[in-house]
Amino acid sequence: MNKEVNDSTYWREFDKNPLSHSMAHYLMAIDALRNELGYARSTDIAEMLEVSRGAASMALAQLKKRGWVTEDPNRFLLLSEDGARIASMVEHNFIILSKFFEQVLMVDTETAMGDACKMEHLVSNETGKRLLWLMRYLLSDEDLAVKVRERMSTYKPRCDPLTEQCPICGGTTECLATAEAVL
Amino acid sequence: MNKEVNDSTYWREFDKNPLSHSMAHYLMAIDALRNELGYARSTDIAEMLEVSRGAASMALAQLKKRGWVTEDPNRFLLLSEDGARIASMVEHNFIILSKFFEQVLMVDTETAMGDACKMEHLVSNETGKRLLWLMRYLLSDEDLAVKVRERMSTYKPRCDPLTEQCPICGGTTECLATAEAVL
DNA sequence: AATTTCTGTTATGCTCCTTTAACAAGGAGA
DNA sequence: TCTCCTTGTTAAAGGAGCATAACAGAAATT
Repeated sequence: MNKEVNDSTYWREFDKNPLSHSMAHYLMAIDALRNELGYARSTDIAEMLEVSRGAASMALAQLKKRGWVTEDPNRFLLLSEDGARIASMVEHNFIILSKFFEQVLMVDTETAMGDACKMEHLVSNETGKRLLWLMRYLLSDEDLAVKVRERMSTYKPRCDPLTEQCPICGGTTECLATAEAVL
Repeated sequence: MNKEVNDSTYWREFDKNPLSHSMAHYLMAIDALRNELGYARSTDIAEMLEVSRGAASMALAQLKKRGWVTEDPNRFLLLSEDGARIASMVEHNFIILSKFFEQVLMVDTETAMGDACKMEHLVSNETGKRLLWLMRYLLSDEDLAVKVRERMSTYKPRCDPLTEQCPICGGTTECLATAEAVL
């Protein structure tokens, strides 16, 4: 099961993701504060993210070192061009993912946003843009949109492998959908 | 922008995910080894995941403490019922996600698997099962499958907001798809 | 001007996950 | 039996990210 994944130590790419979850949120907080208040200071970031000022200070130092955050002459925080691009990308990923979960998969809002938030910084650029491309289609083509909505409104948490043909389960002995949550 | 996300400190749910990425892979490695060799020892896990024996030993101690891993009379590693369920769920999430990325979004295999691996343990049970439900439809209904494939084969990395109506971009000033990668 | 408050930085310590290295116990072969 | 190798555990240390607390300097209040 997932042999190739486990064999090539590929699974640790996770930690090597160029952008950590927290760093993404520091960048987005700067963006949000500048849109909201017109400026962003370290303390505002800390308050918005509900972390200590010390934590914010150290995180921002890290982001400055990476060249994603700078300061204006009055020492207010700015996103560099790269920083802004990264923030924007993650924000977009969040929007696209949460809309997909909520409006296509018809997951409840809470879950959709929780899932989107966890994954927003992990989606590759390629996958993110292609998901957007698909979403624009799924939500604009009435015919298709209706079909998909119909499909999702008949959602059954598990299927009967004896009577249904499943192109996903394929070789596996048990229907994937029967995996129950324990967590 | 994502105001509600930043405001409610909701973004830190990420760290509180019941299952860390590494723990998920330790569980899956046990499963894989038992399927492959019929047994799983600490050293085998370490080798498969390419971590030190010390790291594997401590991780497994943690997993035993949580009740997800046990030992048989010969001290070989076993997954508890809960552990097996979790491993199975993450494995399924990987399959579903990578198939979705590769066969629906038509992302290249490498990227699809990389993205899937990063997210496999973060997908909620609800979202995972609904994605499977949608996938079964997208891949089985010929009509729809063809339409979606057609859509994705005309993929353009960016769209022109002046001539195209985008139900996603909505209020944003810039088309989401124009966000360029920096990472 | 003097005092208080706010802002940002730094020191220390915690958790998680990793590493290397030291060590104990068991099994295999000479 | 006596080595030698494998296996598993533990100790020490490091990086990421967080907290708390002490501090310096700036800003605002009195």
